[in-house]
Amino acid sequence: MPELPEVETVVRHLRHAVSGARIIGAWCDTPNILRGTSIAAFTRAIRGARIESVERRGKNILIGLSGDRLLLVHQKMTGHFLIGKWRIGMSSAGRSRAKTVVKDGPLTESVNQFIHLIFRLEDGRMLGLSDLRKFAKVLLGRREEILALPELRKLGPDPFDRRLTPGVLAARAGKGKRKIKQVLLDQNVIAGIGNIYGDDILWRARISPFRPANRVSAKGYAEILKQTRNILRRSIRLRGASVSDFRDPSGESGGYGPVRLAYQRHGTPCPRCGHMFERKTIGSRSAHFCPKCQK
DNA sequence: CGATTCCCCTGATAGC
DNA sequence: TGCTATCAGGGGAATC
Repeated sequence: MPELPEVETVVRHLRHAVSGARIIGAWCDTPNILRGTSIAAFTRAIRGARIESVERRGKNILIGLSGDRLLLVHQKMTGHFLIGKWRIGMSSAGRSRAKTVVKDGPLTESVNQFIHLIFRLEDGRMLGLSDLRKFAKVLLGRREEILALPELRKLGPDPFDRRLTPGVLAARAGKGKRKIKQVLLDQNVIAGIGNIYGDDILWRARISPFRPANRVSAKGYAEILKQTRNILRRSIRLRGASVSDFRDPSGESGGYGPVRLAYQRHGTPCPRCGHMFERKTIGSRSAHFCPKCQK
C-alpha cells in the first residue's frame, strides 16, 4: 500500500532516474486508469514530453512535463512504477491470461502481467506502472489545471511541514467526535498517512484508534505528531513497506514491513505489555491495536 | 457538517 | 481437483 514513505521512495528514485528524459510514446491496456481521456488522446498528448521534475503531494506523485504540464499519479492500493524494458505480447500458454509483459533480457525473463501503462523513453528504457487492482489514477493536464483539482487543493499539510504544530493538527482534526484513526487517515487533515502508519502511530502514541478526536488532549496531539514524524522518517530510510506488492522502481522491496509495529499484528502479543493485539473495523477499514496499553 | 454505504478490481483464502 | 463466495482496501461519490 503506497503511503507517504512508499511514495517518497518512488519520487526520489524517479527524480534521479528519469529527470530530463524524453517520453517518445505510451502504451496502456486499462483505459480506466487514465481519467478524463482516451488512451489515444493521452498517448498523443504525452508524446515528445520531457520530464522536468518529480514531486510528492501527500500520496500523489506530480511529474512536471515540458509545456508547463503536470502528470498526476495516485498509486492507490497496488500501483507502483517500474523502470525496465518489456515486450508486450499475447500469452502462448493458452491460459486465461491473455497479456504478458515480459522483461526484455537474455536471461532474467520475469513476467509482470500487472503492468497496465508504459512510457517509452527516448534512451530505450521504459517507465511502467504496475497495478494489480487497477485502482491507480493518472491525469495529464496544464499545470494550473492539475494544481486546482480538489484532491490537491484540499490536501492537508505534509507531516514534515515545519508549520504543522500540534496545535495546528488539533485544530484541523476538529472538535467533532470522529474516531482519531479516521481523522489520521483523512488526507484533508494531514496528508500521506494510510492504514499501516495510522495503526503504528497510534500504538506508539498509546492512543486507542477509537478515541474521539475531541477527546485527544493537546499533549496527545503532540505525541501523535512526534510519532508520525518518527515512524514516517524511519520507513523512508527503509525505503517503505512492501505489504501487498509495493516495489521501488528498480523492483526492490522496502524494509519497513518486517519491523512494523501494530499493523497486521493481531493475534500476536504487544511487545510493550504482552496483551494480544486485536483487529477491529473502523469506517470500513481494519484497525490493529493493543486494547490494554492504547487508551 | 458528519456518518454510512457502495463502488472500482482481483488475488488470496475458505468452504464445499 | 476445482468451483464459488467472501474479503481487503484508498478515496471519491452518493445518500441520509
